[in-house]
Amino acid sequence: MWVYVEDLPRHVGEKVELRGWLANRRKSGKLVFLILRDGTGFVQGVVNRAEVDEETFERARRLYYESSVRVTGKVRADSRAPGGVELDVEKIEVIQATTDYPIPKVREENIPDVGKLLAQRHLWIRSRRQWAILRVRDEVQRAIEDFLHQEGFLRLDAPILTTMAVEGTTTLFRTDYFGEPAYLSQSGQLYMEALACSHGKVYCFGPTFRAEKSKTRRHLTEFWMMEPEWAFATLEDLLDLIENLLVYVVARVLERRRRELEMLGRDLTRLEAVQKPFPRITYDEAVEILHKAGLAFTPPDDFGGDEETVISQAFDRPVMVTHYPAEVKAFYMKRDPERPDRVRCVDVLAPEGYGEIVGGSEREDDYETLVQRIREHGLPLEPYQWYLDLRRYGTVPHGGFGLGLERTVAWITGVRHVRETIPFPRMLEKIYP
RNA sequence: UCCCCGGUAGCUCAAUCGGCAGAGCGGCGGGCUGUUAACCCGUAGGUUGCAGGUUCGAGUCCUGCCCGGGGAGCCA
Repeated sequence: MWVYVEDLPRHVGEKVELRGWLANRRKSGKLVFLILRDGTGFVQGVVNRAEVDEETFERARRLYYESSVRVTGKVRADSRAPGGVELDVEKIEVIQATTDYPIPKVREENIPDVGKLLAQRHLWIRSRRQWAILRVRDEVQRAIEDFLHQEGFLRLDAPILTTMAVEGTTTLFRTDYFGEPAYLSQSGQLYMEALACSHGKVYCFGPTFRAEKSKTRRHLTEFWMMEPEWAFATLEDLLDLIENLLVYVVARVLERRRRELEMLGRDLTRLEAVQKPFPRITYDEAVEILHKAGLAFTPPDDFGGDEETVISQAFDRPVMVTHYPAEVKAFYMKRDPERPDRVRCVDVLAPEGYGEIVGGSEREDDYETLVQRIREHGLPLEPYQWYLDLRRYGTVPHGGFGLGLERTVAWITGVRHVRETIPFPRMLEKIYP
């Protein structure tokens, strides 16, 4: 009977078949230990020379890692096993015998450098570390969707091919749409604003593309963003939603992917600290923190990586920074009536220097003001006509935010670089495999 | 686009002042009945990124190029 590794504890004493790959092999005289993985987990199979025929024992002795196999044996509870169970192997069927796997089986002291691993990303994802990271990614994604549906949001995705910029024209990937120029989406937000006027609470979750010439551990040219948009929401409503969302997501990962976090060596106490309330500070207060830390920072300016790190390290949980100067933020953000040089926006900075994981705002809902902002930002009015319609026909106050999936996963897993948090990262001048 | 670091065995790295190119891991062969990225013995494995230059002699010094990494600018 075919059983997955994660289900083995329910089959102790039974004879089962595992289908998977050899992750490692250790030999000890008349015993061979086969570490098998099948996608759901890892388990050690024990091949005892005294209990199998000579051919099976020889096959086990010579089996090279990353060979694909079907292994039959009896499940045995064993306190020595990390997962609590082992398999007493009776039969090994080799589907394909690998003989020269490109990624070496190595110890901690000589892991290949990251350039070589990235060139083998299609195989690298089989390693324990990458396996654990991507399982956390899946859980983060699911937790976000579960939470938003509980809150009454509908997932209605935005198009990828568009005709206009959301975040600035220099970072658009241009493509050809039947002879007309088109761009890969930088954000689904404008479309979500339209959908919010149809369904009230909506979100999209998909890839976004930014042709930024950035070579840092926080940047990808293709990354996944989750963007809720909420009709009649104020900045304060958004702050509450973000706070509840992040607390929920972290708790879910701690509950369902604790083993993976431990495999990654994550300090779980840092995640357990992620509880309400999150600190809420203004841009001005953030600047004070920078000045107290001795940084030479002159507002109005946006925070760079160094600034974000210093601000976030002042707190043990995500910090929400609001009311940025209007000139450093996007055209669609609504000015604060009490301070017209400030916008009613929020950036959420993850702890431990992981940088901005959420950015959001109330949206400008007045037709004339919005037209003026588009002009001020040097953007063409024509492609935005449908967007302006939203302010012509029943405009309402509303707002939303975008959460960057890869940065969030990097923070939760403790992985330094976002390139490990997506299956196939796209970075500056890197698109293979 | 700019700055910094690097490229030596399949992988990670040594190689003193410019003087015989080495080790660990991995592979292969052997040993070991409880290993947890095992251990022990043996063994094979090299166009020192590429091209040129200096020198009696270059992995080492010089020039150019290629590739990789880190950072900045930029950027939700």
